[in-house]
Parts: sequence; C-alpha cells; structure tokens
Amino acid sequence: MTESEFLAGYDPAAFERPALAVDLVLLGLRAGRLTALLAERRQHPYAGRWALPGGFVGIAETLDAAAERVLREKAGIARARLEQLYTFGALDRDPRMRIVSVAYLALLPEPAFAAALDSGKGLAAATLAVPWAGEAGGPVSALSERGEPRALAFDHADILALAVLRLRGKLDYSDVAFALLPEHFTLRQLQDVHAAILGTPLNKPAFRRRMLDRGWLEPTGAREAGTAFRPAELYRFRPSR
Amino acid sequence: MTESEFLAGYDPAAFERPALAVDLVLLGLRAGRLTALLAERRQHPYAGRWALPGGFVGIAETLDAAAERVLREKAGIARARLEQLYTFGALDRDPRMRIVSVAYLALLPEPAFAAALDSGKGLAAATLAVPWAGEAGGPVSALSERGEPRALAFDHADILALAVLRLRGKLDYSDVAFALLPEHFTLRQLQDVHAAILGTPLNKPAFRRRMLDRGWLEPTGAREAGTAFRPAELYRFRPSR
DNA sequence: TGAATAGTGTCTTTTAGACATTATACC
DNA sequence: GGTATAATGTCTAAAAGACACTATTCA
Repeated sequence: MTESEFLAGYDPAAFERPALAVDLVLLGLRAGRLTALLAERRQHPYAGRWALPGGFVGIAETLDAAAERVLREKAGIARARLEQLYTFGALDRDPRMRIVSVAYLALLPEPAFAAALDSGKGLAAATLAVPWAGEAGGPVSALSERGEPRALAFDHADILALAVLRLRGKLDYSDVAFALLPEHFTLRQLQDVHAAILGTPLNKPAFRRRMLDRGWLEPTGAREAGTAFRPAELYRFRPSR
Repeated sequence: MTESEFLAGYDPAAFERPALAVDLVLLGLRAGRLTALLAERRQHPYAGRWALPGGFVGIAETLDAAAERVLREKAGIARARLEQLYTFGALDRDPRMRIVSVAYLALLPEPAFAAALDSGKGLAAATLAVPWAGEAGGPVSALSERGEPRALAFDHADILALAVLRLRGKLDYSDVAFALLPEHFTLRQLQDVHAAILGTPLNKPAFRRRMLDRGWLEPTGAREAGTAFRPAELYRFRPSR
C-alpha cells in the first residue's frame, strides 16, 4: 500500500466505505437432524423470507466481539462455540446499500438451541435438507417443522450451504461434533451427530474404534438413564493433551 | 437486524465504519521451497519491516475484484488462482486507524512468480520456514535468500501462518498443488510440491498410486527434456468431470 | 424370558509405507 | 557400460467396512 493510497483511505470522507456486518449461522440438532435458527423478515427487502441473525460491526468492536454481541442480542445466548466462516462481498447482496458481511458459524448444544427458540427473539427452527451429493455438497434447503420450505433472504442460502460444507470438512479432524452435544454423551449420540452432519449412515464398530483410538473420549463411569433397554456408557470430551 | 438498527447503519454519518482492505499472500515455489512475496515498508508504522501487498476495497468493488486489482497493481500479475483465506479484524492491527482486512491466498506458478519479482513493484521473495510441528503447525518465519529473517509488519505473520495451514489442509482433496506447477509437469515435481507444502518427505510409490488413482492426471505422451538421465513422463491436470 | 440396544470379535477389503527391482535415458 | 533417476512389483502394516455374536438392562 503506497502512502498516497493509504491517505486516501485514511480520510474517512475521501472514499465511501462499504458497511461491515456479521451474520450468524446458528446450528443445532433437532430430532437428529441438522437445524438452523432463522428470523422472518417483516420489512422490505425480502419481507416474508427468512434471514440469518446479523448486525453491523462497531468501530471499536472486533469481528468476534460483534458476532458474540449478535449471539447475545438476537438469540439470547450468552456463549457458544463461534467460528468465522467466510466473508461475503457481492455488490448487490443487499439492495439498500453496500454491505460486506463476515459470516460466523455458531454451534449450539440442545439446551442452548431450545433456549434461543424460546427467547422471544422471533427465531424459528429450520431443518436443513442436506443431501450427500458428493464432497461438493448439493443445494441446501431449509424446512419448517411441517416440511414446508423456508425461502431465504439475501445470499443467506449460500451462507448456509457453506456452513454445512465447512462443518463436514472439519468433522474428521476437529472437535466440532462435541460442540453440538451435552457435556456427557453416549457413543451412539456422537455417531448420530456425525451422521446428521454428513448426511450418510456410519458403520458402528468402525466409528467406535476411530473415536476411542483418537483419545478424545473419557469415560465418565456413569450410564444413560431412563432407557427401556441396556443403558449406554456416558463419555466426556477431553481435548487431547 | 431490526429496522432501527438498520437505519442507524444505513446513514453513513450515523456510525463510523471500519475501513475495509484486502491483503494478499502471494505464494510460489523457489528451489523447492514454499516462498512468499513481500514488500518492504518505507514509512511508519513498521518501517523497515515486511508486509503483504494490500489495498482498500472500493465501494463498488467486490472483495474478489479488489484482490485481483491488488494482484495486478502491486504484483503486475494479470491472473492467478485466488482464494479467500480469512478476515482479520483486531482493533489495533493497524495503529493508524481501524482496518478490517480480508486476506486472500494467491498461488503462483513459477513463471508468474518470477515475473512478479521482476516487475519493479518492489516485491522480494521470502522463503517460508514451516516446520511440520503436527497438524496445528508451528510459527512461520520468512527468510531472505541469505537465510536472514524478514520481520513482518502488522499481523501479517499470523496471516502467513494461516495461509500455510490452509494450503496443507486443502492439499489432499483439492487441486491447490497444480496451481503452483506449470501446465505440464512430472510426478516427481508434483510430489516435491506436496512435500514442500507439508514440510515432510513422501513415499514415492504410494504417492504415485494415490495421484494416478485420483483420476486427475492425464499423460501428455511427452517427456521431460534436458535431463542427464531417464526423462520422466509429463502429465497435465484434468479436473475430474 | 423377551425385547431392544450396547458393546465386541473377526473376517475381508482397501490403503499406505517400505524396499527392492527393472527400465530408460544420457554420457 | 556407468550412472542417475523413472517406473513398478511385492510384501507388510494399518485402517475401515461388513456382519455376526455376546452382554446388559427394563418390562
């Protein structure tokens, strides 16, 4: 960057700047399916369509802090695993003005997901239909509880699709799956999370072997309660070393 | 986003906005090592340290277009494989003002890399010392031709480190390696690219098997020239279907 | 005891690493 | 023919899928 160019950008009046926002993909599991939290738009543009919760980035606020604030203000959630996803900058993504948006992925365990739904913030659950469709992933559609499609506003369908792809990509080598589970969980629950994210069934013995060999699971000694059959052992996630 | 919040952001005078920039990690191979192109800073801040080429994002310019423009203006390269990396938004990353920067990875085959070095744009090569250090990756240091460290400006060391990690992560399932090679290349060259990115030696027969089984390689029928020994077959990258 | 799921043993298939051998070009 | 690297064959080890079998809890 040359000095003259820098000065041009240094003077806030010299060049108009894009507005900067964050959008959150809030993901959880409902009935064993990957589900997002969306807000119905009441005004133009895209009135009646469904949007990701978002907000502008303050001048003295980091991107992560803006995402945490939106999580708090728009979903009533104090904390969750947040991860930056991608930055969307198409010129016409918002018809009102130029807005560049940094998308974040927020992974919610079941209680946080339910709390956000009940928070009175106007969020609704949308099950994601994510056909396997190879590594590239197919188009993602969001469905209401009754299976009706929820049409998405802005470029938010692209953001959702990318969120699912990212989740799939990180499943094998990161701890994303545990962020969707309660602190104590069974191997079956863990397998179901993997299957829901991948959109494909998994082999039980092989899955158990892989997970236990990884060294991330610590038996709690306790067992599932309230089952009508043999209760499974409960494990805890232990970050390795 | 509520309407009042939107309006607050809608009026450009209502709230100050962060400046938005792009920074490019220009990567190529020199003498079989992963190498970046950096510009020495002449002014404060960080005078004398080395920085990634970058520039502000225009109000009517997409992020990708801004990255392409910087590639053209700051490196004299008409086109290269560009890929968005991550967006950096720490409050104090530039002491002059609040700048949020979208980092891009640009992969240059050898001729483009050499052209950028000779373009008179003031770019210098910095070999990246990237110890394997497990999946998480260690600290990345940039070295001049004589092996002296090039101290980096701003948060650009973080950006470089992330670029290398991203490259490693995508090596197995994407075509990034081919972006660093000429159109026709030998399997040995391809293996050397992989080894340079991973920072670890690779098993030859296994590597050949994997690459050929992948179905991305098409024999050209031609062979290497100018060797003092048996010339290797030349292949071409063919994106599968 | 029956039902339902947890958990494991084992066989097969696939994939990767190690190492040696053969092939081919130039000198 | 010597030399250096290309290319391949083959053995072994590790990992994953398939399938069946045993174990354990509740009703």
